[in-house]
Amino acid sequence: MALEKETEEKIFKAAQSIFQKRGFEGARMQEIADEAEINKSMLHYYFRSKDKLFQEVFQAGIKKVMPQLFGILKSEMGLSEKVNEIVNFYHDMFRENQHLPTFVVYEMNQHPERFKEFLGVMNIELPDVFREQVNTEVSEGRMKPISAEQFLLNIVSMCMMPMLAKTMVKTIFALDEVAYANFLEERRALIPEIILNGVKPS
Amino acid sequence: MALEKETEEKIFKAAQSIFQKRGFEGARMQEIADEAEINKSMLHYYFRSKDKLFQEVFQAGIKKVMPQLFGILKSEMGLSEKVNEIVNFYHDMFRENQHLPTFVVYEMNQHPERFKEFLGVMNIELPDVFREQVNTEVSEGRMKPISAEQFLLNIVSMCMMPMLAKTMVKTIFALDEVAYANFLEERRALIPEIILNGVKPS
DNA sequence: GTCTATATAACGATAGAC
DNA sequence: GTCTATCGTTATATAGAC
Repeated sequence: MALEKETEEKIFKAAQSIFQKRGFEGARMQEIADEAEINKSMLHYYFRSKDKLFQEVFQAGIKKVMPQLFGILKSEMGLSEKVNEIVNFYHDMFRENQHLPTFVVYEMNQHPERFKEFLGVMNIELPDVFREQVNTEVSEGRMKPISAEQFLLNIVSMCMMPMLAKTMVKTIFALDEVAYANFLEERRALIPEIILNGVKPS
Repeated sequence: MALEKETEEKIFKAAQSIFQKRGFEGARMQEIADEAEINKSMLHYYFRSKDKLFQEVFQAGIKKVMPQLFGILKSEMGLSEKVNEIVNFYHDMFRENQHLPTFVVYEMNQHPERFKEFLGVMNIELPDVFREQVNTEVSEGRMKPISAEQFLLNIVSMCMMPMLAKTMVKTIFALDEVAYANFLEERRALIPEIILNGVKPS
């Protein structure tokens, strides 16, 4: 029946919202049920347990980020173009899903095993194309010596940190919601410039 | 009595360990008591409630970071020296207290009000000295146009992100505990170079 | 499939003896 | 101050009627 899938999906969407906002420990099955406008026992009918429901939300969260990121890294683009794409990807993703980055990063630390075994299923490892791209730039003297790992981490750090530390940024810099959004938008152009200029040989 | 203070301190240290590792929602009063090797009811005797105990741990966490960071920003050093000091500060702090960055950043998002009112008590706002320092460098053409806020956030992002996303970094880059520690150490020199080179006029 | 009612366990917190 | 025992509540989860 169509209604079954609809119900299951309503629950899942609600679970995403609550888990991402409150974390596994902070989330309440009742709150998920309320959000889905559905009876609490339905959660168990469709997903058996809080743990299983969380697992699916967690994995969906990773699937929403990693494949796209690694898609860019594996692509045929030039290095500076990739930097731009990654920065735009993170900022677009965050606009639609404010709590996703915090959720994924935090819950990974809380349940490293879950993440590790899931990464085996997908095949997530630093693409050779990207690694060679960085190495070539370095060996041909167009970039200062840096590993592909450090280079990628720099980009990701500059993008994600202000999202993870939203409250901190807003509070210390005295930004309201709009000013914060503008502040982030400013970084779409700023980050690639710093990242690329930062490794330029002097 | 000396024993009172000792007991209170044992509880507090245990609470720091557990809260920082598990978060407020994930922490259990029983686990704190076990860690302190003390009876559970003692927690309430000394700190009344889980909430009050958490509050103190949370505020102590902020006090451990912010004053030192803002101390550097307010100091007489030159800008590039400040960058170095900040980077070293974060890396030293993390060596001693692995879970502190995650804890502070995450719980800030979960309880923005608590943080906001506490920041009023301390006076945490971006020091004028630092702001003018950045503005001067920019207006005199030694740095590309950038606000003091974005400049500072770049440094903090590069330092904290790999600490917050420890599991993610370790897993995707296939690093064991030692390799991860070395990877972080590498960044002590790397980050200031990127940050400063990144804003150098071309 | 969906509801109500309830089982079962865990948690924070307190009372009261010592 | 420190302990044992227990209260009151809330959480996940299930049983059973419809």
